[in-house]
Amino acid sequence: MGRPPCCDKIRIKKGPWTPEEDIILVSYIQEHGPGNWRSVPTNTGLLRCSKSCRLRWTNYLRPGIKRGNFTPHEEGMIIHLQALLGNKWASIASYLPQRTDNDIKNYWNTHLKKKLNKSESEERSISENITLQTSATRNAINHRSTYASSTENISRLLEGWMRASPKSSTASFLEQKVQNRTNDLMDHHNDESPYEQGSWDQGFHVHPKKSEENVKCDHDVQEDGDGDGDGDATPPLTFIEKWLLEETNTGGQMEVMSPLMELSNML
DNA sequence: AACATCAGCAACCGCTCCTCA
DNA sequence: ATGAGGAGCGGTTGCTGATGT
Repeated sequence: MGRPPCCDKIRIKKGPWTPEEDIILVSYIQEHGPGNWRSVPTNTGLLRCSKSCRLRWTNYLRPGIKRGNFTPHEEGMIIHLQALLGNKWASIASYLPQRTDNDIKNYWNTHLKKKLNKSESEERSISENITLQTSATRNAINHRSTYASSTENISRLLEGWMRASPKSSTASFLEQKVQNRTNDLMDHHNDESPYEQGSWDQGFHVHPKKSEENVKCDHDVQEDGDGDGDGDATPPLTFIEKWLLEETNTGGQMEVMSPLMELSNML
């Protein structure tokens, strides 16, 4: 006996999400928090599969997502984490909390794979690559400033939608509600980074389980003070860790190191 | 200007993993 | 211990806009 489908496929809508659907989903998640995806289509009236709702949230609507324009530092991290972990996009994404696994996967498939193939064909060594990327990173400025917060995303979404389309009944119902929510979020967002505090619940995490690990790891580091953890048990720094450490020293990427050290301990 | 091709990305599919009764 | 159901992940597809002819 095969598994039943995750949802009733008969009335399921597929294809691109409309702004109206986005707003319904965002509004619902703001009320109830992410999770329990199976109940989302039922409770919202969205004619979407639960998986589709989850995907839309994690890849597009979730707060704190940075879109487009991968920095040289991010690019370098992806390249080397891919070399270290393979195509474990979710794991790689856990080191780049502003990026989704889907984004990273797409970026890898469309840009980096070609780049690396080209690079290999020119018989350049990986270490040479790193040197180049590192120097490029030194010139990169304040990578945090470039990301568009999701509240901004939602705000833009709302603006675009209000301009572009006549109000449906649902839209009219939600407009005020979501706008109020967005304003609240904007106020809150100005006070603190979601990655530092996690304001409106766990929705800031791409991968809750992995994020919990990371949070734990970060916490451990904080408790350790100097961040060297178990000391004797820590193996020598790998090539990539050294590189990241260098990046840390030059670019303030400490949040990257602690999960990586945990990974190193596991390997 | 019209058509063909390419590149990028959002979204889907199917499988695996995890949780819980 | 086991099986069902939900969630997560990675591979792939297909749509759309950009670019070339």
